[in-house]
Amino acid sequence: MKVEEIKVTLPDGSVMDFKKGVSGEEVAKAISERLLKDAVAMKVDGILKDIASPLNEDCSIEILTSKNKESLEIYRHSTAHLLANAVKELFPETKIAIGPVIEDGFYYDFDRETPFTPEDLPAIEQKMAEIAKRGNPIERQDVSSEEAIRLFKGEDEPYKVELVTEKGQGGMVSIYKQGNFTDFCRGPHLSSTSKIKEGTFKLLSIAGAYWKGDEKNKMLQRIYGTSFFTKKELDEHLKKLEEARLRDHRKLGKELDLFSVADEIGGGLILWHPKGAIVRKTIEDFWREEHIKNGYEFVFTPHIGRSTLWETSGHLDFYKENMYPRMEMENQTFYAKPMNCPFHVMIYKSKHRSYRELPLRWAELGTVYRYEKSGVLHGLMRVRGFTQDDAHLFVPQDDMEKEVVSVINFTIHILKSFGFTEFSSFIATKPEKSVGEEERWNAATDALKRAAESVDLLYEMDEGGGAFYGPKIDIKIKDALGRSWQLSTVQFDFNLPEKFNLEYIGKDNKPHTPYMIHRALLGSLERFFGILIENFAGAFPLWLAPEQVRVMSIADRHIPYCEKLLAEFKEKGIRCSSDFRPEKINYKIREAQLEKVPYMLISGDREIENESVSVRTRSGGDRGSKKVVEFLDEFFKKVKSKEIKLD
RNA sequence: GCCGAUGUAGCUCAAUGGUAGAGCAGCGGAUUUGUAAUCCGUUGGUUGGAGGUUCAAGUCCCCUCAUCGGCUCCA
Repeated sequence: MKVEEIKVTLPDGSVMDFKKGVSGEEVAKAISERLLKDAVAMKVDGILKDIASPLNEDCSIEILTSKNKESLEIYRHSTAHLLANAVKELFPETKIAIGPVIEDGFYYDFDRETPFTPEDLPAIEQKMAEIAKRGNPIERQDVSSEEAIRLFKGEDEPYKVELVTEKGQGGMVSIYKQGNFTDFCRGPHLSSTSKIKEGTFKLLSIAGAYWKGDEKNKMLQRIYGTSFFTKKELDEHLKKLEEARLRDHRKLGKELDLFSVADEIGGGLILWHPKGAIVRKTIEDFWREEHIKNGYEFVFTPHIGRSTLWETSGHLDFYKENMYPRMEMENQTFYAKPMNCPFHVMIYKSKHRSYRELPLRWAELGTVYRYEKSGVLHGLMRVRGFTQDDAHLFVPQDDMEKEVVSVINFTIHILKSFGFTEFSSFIATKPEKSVGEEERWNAATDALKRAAESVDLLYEMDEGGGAFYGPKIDIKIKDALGRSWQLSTVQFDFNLPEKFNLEYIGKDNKPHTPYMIHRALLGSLERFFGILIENFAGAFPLWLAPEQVRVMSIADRHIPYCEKLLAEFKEKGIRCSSDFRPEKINYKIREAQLEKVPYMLISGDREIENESVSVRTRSGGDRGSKKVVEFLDEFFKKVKSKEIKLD
């Protein structure tokens, strides 16, 4: 009997002959023992497969090792299965739900009467290591949905039964077995549990999570973890998490005396302390100057408005669950504003408008209040009262795209000024609760896409994530730790102008309806401040630092000279303070350093003699003596250029 | 809102059901100092709040509030 042969093409173009049904492992082995050892999975004609899968026809294959970017996901996915395997061995009564790979690791959801505790994690990790060592092969089986359902019913795994029923749709599904643990999974997976090396995975936290992410469903227990091919990478990752923890704006906010929240006032309501407030003022001043340069005007509007306003705007229909409850007064009903737009619209409506005035660009640092569920509040990042750096642009319909482009450019210019250089974006489309016809939504969404493309801004689609009145483009930045934050939002609105019957008289002497753009560049000042704190780890760039310079005396006899400097600096608008206490200079330096003051100016006998200051920067240490005029020159240069680094 | 954890001095943390403590900060004093902590003394608490069990509660139970990790949601 003749053995059928197949031709296998490798990534370098070479072709090898194998018997039909050869496994990926055998192919890897034929190339090199080393490759077999390193093999994670393979791609057959571009499709990810287990390394043990048979090859039944001519194909091109690529053996994936830890160097390929898909491999880490496979490794983590197998680690997630290992986690579930360990949990089932330790706590057999547990029902397993779902365990996907996420950005920095994986999780697995479990249903168990007794919740897991943090103390359980080391025990589970240990069990995982034990199972890994057993080296059970991880085997894929393709079975019918019915068979899989029968199997999981037999194992009393209702969540798996539900998943197979949904995803299998009666066809074939794949299951993976390792030892006596079976999971429903698309794969691919590592070939053996022994491929997961001890010390390369870590369980991180426990949390509640709704089954299928729906708050109507039962809450399950989620265990988060992560894994890497090497212990070194895992350690680096854990170090990064630790670094993020150290930069936590809530911790730094307290340490640097920037802001606080008080029980007596309520969660999510921020108190800006003087040091935080001066940073905010600096941001606001810059923001205002740039807006003037870019053709904006400023408006101010109240914090509350009558219910009729919110009825017309649609907020009471579409946004009520986020609004603070009504206030009754003299038979009138008021609401605290969750958005500024209706107020700006009313300014527009205060008189007749001509096409000659358009586009009108009105900006306001408008403080809004939104009800947020207590569980979501988070430092400055998620609050109940916040100030948006808001603006509304009233634009002739034909000019919308052009205006959106210029808003996006403006946004990027502003964000760059704060040291952010990496951007990406989401274009969010029509949500379920929304107003306006499908066609206009689509046209507006397309306009946003074209605008993003014209400024080379990468975007992903966020289906159903738009505001109720129109689609939007949200711009995200990457911070110093590589984390993404959403800041800016540019929203297309063809609905509010209609609801409020906005119009302008065109060239043709006829009324036309303008469109609106809602936009916020920094998002909210609270969140932006939080992001800045974390990005700079509390060490604000010179132009933003609450205290830019601290003048320190060596001994009491130097105080008069220091006071003269202080007065001169203050006069020149430098945010500066003094430390004239009879303490050792080391003590004063340590304190200023911990407070992250950019410049420490030390003066003693030597400095008095030649009209100089000894300059120390928080990042560069002792910079030696400089003439006062030289220092001032350097100082103002750095402030003006908004330099991030001091030396 | 939901699941879990936590809540002790301004901050960071101790205290088998048996008299609430330390370091730092603060305050008082001494020290006059050259690039990340000088020394001595000292104030400070309805243990988040309200109830209960007990001879006795920071500790055990119930309720409540806040915070933290997530889920859902979001600037």
